[in-house]
Amino acid sequence: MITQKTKYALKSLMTLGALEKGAALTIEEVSQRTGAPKRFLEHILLDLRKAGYLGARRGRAGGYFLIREPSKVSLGELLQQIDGPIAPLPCLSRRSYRRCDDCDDEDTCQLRRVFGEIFWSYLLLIESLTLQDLLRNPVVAGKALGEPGGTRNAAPDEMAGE
Amino acid sequence: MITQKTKYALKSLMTLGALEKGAALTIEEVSQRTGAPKRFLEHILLDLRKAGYLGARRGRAGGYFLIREPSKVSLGELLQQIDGPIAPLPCLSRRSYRRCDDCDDEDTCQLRRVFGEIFWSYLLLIESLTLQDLLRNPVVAGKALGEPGGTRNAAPDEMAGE
DNA sequence: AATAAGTCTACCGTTTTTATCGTGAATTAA
DNA sequence: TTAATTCACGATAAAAACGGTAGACTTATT
Repeated sequence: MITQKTKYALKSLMTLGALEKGAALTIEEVSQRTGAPKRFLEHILLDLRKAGYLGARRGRAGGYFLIREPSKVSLGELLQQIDGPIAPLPCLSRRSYRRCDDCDDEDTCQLRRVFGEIFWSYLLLIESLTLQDLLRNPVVAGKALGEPGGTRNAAPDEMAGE
Repeated sequence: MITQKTKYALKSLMTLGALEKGAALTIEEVSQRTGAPKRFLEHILLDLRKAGYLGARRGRAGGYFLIREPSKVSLGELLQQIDGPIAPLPCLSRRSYRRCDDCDDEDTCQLRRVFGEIFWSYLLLIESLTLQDLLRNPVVAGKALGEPGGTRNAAPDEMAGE
């Protein structure tokens, strides 16, 4: 599960990213459009500014605005900026590598090996997706034309699902 | 990050899965071999038994033993059995679907769409991996022969990494 | 019986999450 | 220069999740 904070952050970035160039929104406005509690959102937007995604102006006509190009902001980068390390095991994290307390030998650790593979393809995917992808209107081919089925976005039936 | 509980559970399953047929280990023994605190492990093994992975015998010479075939137990199944829902958003979970509180329209929700895609390939992967894969000795081709490099299992350099 | 196991129900301390509040600092309009 | 507006920042707090402990009980074997 992604955290509520991540959800608010992404929604905010999407909201600000959809603005015309030069425009800004106050915390209050972002709060209204995203549904995030204003006082909570303060911290989130502040973090995003400090992380270099947003710019801020104070005083009248102030507010936040996106300063990085959406197509250059990977989802992976965002997720770990917002919520910290995303590796399934501390020993698989580069930025914040930590040996597992109980691990005798990383090279033969099966958990590390298997979750390493999983993490690897996960990273590959989220690094390839960008804020742009979150902004882009989906081309809901089938749906728009009233065809049955629409786009695939549910888990396959043969899976336990979840 | 996978939880400590998951780690203990998987290690226990691996430990029990490596036993010869008919053999069993007491909680105490599993505790020693996995490093999991005994009293904590109690709960974990009990859960795994109730979930149908393990069998248990009481009294002298009792203990736990694996009753499902490792190759038939998918990692995805395990993870959600141990830690509950694994979907990034409640609205993407089949088993425990819940509408997002703040969502107006699931069909046009960009977060749902993008994370749905991510989840999709994640599921595909972890459903294809099994307990067998955790048991199998890795064929560390390079390493065993003393070649440099060994197997790839770190994130690519061009990624922010994490 | 006695002993050796698993079973079950509580409980507990710490950390993380999700906020809220008060106050200060910058900017701008009047 | 004063008031209004807006972001900045640290403190605090409630609730949930996480990791673990404890005690009493049941079942099985010797």
